[in-house]
Amino acid sequence: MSLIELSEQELIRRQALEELLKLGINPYPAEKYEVNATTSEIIANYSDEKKNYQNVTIAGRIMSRRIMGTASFAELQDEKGRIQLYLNRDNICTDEDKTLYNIVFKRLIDIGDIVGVTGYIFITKMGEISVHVSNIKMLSKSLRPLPIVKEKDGQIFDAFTDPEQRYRNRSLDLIVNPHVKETFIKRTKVVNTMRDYLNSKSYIEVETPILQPLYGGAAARPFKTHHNTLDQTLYLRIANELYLKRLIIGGFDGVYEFSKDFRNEGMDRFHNPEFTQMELYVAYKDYFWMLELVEEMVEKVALNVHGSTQVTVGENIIDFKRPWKRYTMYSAIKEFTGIDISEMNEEQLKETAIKLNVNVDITMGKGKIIDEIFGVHCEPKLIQPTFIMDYPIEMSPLAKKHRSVNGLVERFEAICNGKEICNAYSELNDPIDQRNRFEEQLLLAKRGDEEAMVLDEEFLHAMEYGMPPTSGLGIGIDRLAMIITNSVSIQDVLFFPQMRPEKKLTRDDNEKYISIGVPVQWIPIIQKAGYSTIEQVKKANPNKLHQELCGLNKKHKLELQNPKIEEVKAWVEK
RNA sequence: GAUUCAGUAGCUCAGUAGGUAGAGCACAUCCCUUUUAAGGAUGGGGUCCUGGGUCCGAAUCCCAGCUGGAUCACCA
Repeated sequence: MSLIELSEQELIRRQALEELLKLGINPYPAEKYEVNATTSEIIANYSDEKKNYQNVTIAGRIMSRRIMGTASFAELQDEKGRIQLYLNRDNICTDEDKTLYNIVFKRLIDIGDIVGVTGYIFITKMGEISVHVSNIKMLSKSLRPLPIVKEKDGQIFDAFTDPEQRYRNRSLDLIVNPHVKETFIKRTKVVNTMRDYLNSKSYIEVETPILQPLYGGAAARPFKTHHNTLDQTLYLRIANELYLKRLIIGGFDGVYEFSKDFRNEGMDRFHNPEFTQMELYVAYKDYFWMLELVEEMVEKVALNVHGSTQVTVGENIIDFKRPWKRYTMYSAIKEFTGIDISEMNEEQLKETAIKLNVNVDITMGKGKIIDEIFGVHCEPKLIQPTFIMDYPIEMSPLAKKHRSVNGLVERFEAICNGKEICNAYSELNDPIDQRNRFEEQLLLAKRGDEEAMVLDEEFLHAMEYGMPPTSGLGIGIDRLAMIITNSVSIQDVLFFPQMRPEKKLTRDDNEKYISIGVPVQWIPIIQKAGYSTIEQVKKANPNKLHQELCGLNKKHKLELQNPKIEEVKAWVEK
């Protein structure tokens, strides 16, 4: 990178780095720096009477500085929080040489630098617990200025809020926005709670392929890729259902996987192309049993993260306390639209959908129409956790036929805050029925349903050896994390949400500039002036370009010999 | 994909009947021994997203594009 491209503040920091080196201070030391406390534990446990924490060593990032002559205050932020530092010249520099304070601390250490300090804890006249620093050590020099976010009584000043910058530059977001870290810690707690719960039941955590020759287990469009050695098309998984069931067939009685799945579909505040699901399969169980497991597990998640079954989400308070409300799909539609669709055929359903302002098209089968009606008229109204049970058979090709009602399957979803958070079945284990259901999907695909499932011969082959009756569950971790952390967007619970690539300025190589006669040392200056390709140079007014170059030379004190106007003309005309 | 709003200093944001680009924080210099979003004073810093057009003159008006937000559609 050419120095001319840097902002003034970045240049000043690089100069500080040079000066540190000249003073024999390594701005990036290799050796470990042993801390013996964190900011939050000091603030929680320090007591003026006990006079504890009289020899602490902590490390972190300098977040603010207030220099008052020979005494200074700074704020140090570590993983757990912030604490004020008090630095006094003569405490840091016990002999005649005051360089460490006057030069190193006051001039060469910037906001954003990572330092280690040793000292004792005391309380200032203003009543703030602070570290009286006796030793300060540079651990890592920061070359870019941080956005300065200040806070007083919960009011935030100059918050760093631009979503694009926050998502693209998550490290910075985490540094200056402490609540962001909290969200991700909660997300991890959600996952850990579920994992502990499942492990306590002795289910086995497994891993299954992400690259799959056939994609299956859900209705969605996949990402497609290619394996060179095999010369074969592979898909990124849209679900892991079929592989997990093959493990059940193989004799594991309880398996689960936290899995990244990939769907090549729209992106918005509820959808990211890659997302996380937890899928669980347990042999010799049915969907009633699974429903109670979900209630218990999610209630535990809320309790572990919030210490309560109640979670504030937007304007609602959602209560995960068991038992949750239950509807069948038909009874839910009846409740919210007043229409009983349970006996209708496809024609009647279509008419009903149109009457209810639900979009239907030619590709939709009976199940899909019902799903649409439910999606429009019921789902958004279900704020408290609610189970919807017994789905039409057409939209559930992997679920077992209902034990008592024709045309339905044993399936439930849990809806919360107007969104699906999980999906579960009594799994279909009749290989002949399974083959028929796949064939019905093929017919849907022929009608134009892009999400219809593909027939998976290997899966059927495995099932033909005999699969125990099994209940299966998929639970959307991102969606659950959004609710638990009160986040409005999935991007707020993913560290690095998918973004469009930033458009890079196209810039010609040095060779091209040299080919029109530009001396190497002038190339970055021409680019700085805005001529990033020789195409642009050729279009330039040579007088203007000449003036701009001389101006930049002077302004940045580059001390280059200015080119003659004839030379600049020659570049432009070449 | 559609509609709509936005893009100005490192950060948060003002600004315009078209007429020399502003503030706070940050940064620099000087002063200052316990300050509390902010100690005092002075100062430097800009491709006003990009490219066209209108105009004597565009950050401002028009057109196109890029990026992002919001809403809607598909999907978990």
